[in-house]
Amino acid sequence: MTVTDIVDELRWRGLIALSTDEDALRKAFADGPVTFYCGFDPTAPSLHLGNLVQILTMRRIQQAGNLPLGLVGGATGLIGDPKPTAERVLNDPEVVAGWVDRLRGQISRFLDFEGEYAARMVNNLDWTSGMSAISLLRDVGKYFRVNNMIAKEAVARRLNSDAGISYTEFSYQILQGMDYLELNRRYGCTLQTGGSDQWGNLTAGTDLIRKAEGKSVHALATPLIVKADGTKFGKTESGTVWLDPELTTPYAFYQFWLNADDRDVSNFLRIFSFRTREEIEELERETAERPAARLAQRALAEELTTLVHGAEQYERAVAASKALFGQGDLADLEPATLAAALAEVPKATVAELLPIVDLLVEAGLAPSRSAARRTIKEGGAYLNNAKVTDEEATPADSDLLHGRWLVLRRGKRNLAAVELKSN
RNA sequence: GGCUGGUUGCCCGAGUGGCCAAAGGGAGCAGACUGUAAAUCUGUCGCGCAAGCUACGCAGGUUCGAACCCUGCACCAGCCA
Repeated sequence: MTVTDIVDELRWRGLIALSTDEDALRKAFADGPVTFYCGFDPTAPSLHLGNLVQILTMRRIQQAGNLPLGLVGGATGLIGDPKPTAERVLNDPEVVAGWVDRLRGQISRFLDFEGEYAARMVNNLDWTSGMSAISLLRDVGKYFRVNNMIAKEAVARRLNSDAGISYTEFSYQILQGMDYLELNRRYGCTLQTGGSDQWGNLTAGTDLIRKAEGKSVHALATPLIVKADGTKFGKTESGTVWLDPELTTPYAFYQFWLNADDRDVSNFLRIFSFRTREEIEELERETAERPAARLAQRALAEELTTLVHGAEQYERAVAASKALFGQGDLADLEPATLAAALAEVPKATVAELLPIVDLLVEAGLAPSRSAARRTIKEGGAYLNNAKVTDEEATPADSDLLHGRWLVLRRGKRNLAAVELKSN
């Protein structure tokens, strides 16, 4: 990839929803390495798939020969970016500090800290914690016009809502604007990227730099990812897909991509994959011809699971998926293979063999015993891949795989393991 | 602070004394069809094997009987100050 085509590349991938002067940005890229930044606020112990779009966009821009600054919002995380619907609950400073450390580690994995275009991690608490209220109001506040501030969509929506907005959250754009100014002064940063919902905050920074420094800098916003079925991207039935393997297992992460809707998979490839345009177009063509083969889903699942969790975890996820969804008899699996596969799915430990109804509840596959019975009645419950027909059934010792495991399934793809622990 | 209207199951929403575990829609779940996809169709959708229990903002009351009537409280919205 040459230095000059990164804007075209991002466009083709559908990663540019909004930008400041695009021609000027092209020229900046052409003229040499651009120092750019993208910020992540610590609002949870881990980043999620939505954040991954931003991280990977940074990675692309770095690979095109530019210098990334990964910003973790140690300060902005204490204030809270205004959500459209309601005021945020403030988190304790110690909690936020802990999350800052975790996010820094997560982001770092996707950037290159060596060589000519080495990345750097920064924390906006570094330049705000020592700042006085007077300095904030005199040195920075003078550059912000309230008329403009209340016109920003995030603020305007809240002003027009019953929830209203606190002065705390109203001030958020000032802090984010200051970040850009500070990074411009310290490192010559001239581009900020972010999600399109951040557009107001991105322009707060470009406006501030224009006024304070007399310089024109750039901002680039990626679009909100929309799925064909209208549901929010990055969520499954069990909730948000996190990048932290403790919060979302690599197996679940792999399954998320494997289960992508045919209609979405092309967009996902463009947004998330680092394959070349030719490779992606080939995959799109093959998927259109033979959707049943799900080549694109497999390719996506492989690439992203490997990128986020490593090759070893990817292999495990594949092996587990094959074992659990395979046609073969589960009893034929090697104990090690079975144990590894079952480690990827929810597990319940029991001291004795309970009726299937209870096991379904214990394993989290049914919310209540009534629901579990219903599932059996409907023919949706499986024990070791065999349909359960008797509501009152209790597994026998002979059903135990390798003397201690049972594999329960509800519907086509909800699996759980039950381990018998006899004392 | 005052007045008015409202608060029903995951969400929306009907229900104004027994026929209400509560219409209808959406979401969810399962089945059929498939490809661990989508669409479609079918079933299901408080807890309980059942008897029954718990539920219509909260607490009391009236009544043989209350989601429905009365009282108080809380919260939400609109209008007025």
